[in-house]
Amino acid sequence: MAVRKNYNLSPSMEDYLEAILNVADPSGIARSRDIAATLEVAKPSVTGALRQLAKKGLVNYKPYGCVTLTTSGAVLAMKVAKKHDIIKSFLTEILGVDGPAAQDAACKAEHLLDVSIVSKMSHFTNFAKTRAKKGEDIMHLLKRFSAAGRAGK
Amino acid sequence: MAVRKNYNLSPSMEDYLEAILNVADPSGIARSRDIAATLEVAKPSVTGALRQLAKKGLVNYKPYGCVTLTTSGAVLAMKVAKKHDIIKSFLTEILGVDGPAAQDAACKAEHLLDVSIVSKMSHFTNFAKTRAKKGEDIMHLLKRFSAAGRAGK
DNA sequence: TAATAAAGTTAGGTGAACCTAACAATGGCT
DNA sequence: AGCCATTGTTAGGTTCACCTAACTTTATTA
Repeated sequence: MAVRKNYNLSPSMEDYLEAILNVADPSGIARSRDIAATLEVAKPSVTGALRQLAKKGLVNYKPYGCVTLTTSGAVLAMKVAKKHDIIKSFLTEILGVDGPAAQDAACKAEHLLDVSIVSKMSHFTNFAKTRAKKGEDIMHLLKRFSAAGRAGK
Repeated sequence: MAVRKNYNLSPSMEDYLEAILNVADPSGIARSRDIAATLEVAKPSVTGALRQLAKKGLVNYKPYGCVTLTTSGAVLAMKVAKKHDIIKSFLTEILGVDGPAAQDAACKAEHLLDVSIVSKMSHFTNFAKTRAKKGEDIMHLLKRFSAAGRAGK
């Protein structure tokens, strides 16, 4: 059985991991300035975050060297990214939230919704889409809901 | 038209407002120690929060006096509480999340989901329940979803 | 009414996550 | 090789939301 380690990452540190994953070039190398740009923080904040993450064994980091995720770091980063995608899809496809708003909400919610809830969202989205393909009416109803929801009130 | 004021409340301050609403006695008076107990913080943290909220005109506060919400404070507190309820209902009734987990998630999400999304959740929940009453099958499908979701994976 | 328990405050301190200003290293270009 | 812009780091500071320890006020009650 795999070793389970509790890294106790703050939302902020999860954001850094996710950003590294997103800005890394094909060989997995991330630039500090790109991380800073993505997260809209100043450069010294990135340096500080990288040192914390390195201490936890989640990134390979040496001052002025190139930054990569360790295996554990990549696993965690991908978990966060996956949560993000699931939440965003759920919000757009089920609740009818528009793209930017869903993106925004997903960025925040990914850090606080635990796996069991996100997993349910994933199932819900997949379930609804599958039923729709089989000609069942759930998506039709959902669409009518969305239209009404968008209208306001 | 009503005056719109941006109080720029942190999640933490919203928690204090909500706690005051929840622990207030029938005459609206809240005790500092009950607020501390509800939020699981030390007493001096409550004093500090009350002074901040008083400065913003959201609570009536004098050292050693009794604490009540102002009208604006009550409005905001009720908004937060309402968000909380909507999110919790959505999670339990639509996604099939169990009570304690839903409660927990709602406590965190209430501070970061904006009104438009929470409003969609509310509509969704009401819509599903209404359809169910009219004998339409959405709830049946949702229940089957929930059962599958609860089973795991 | 005086002692005492409970409730609330002040003082001072911590850690997280930021910031700016100034300095150091790196890499490309002539 | 040497210059210089870019990138990254240090140093030092701010704000927020907490904390503990010690003190004050209020309420109880003997």
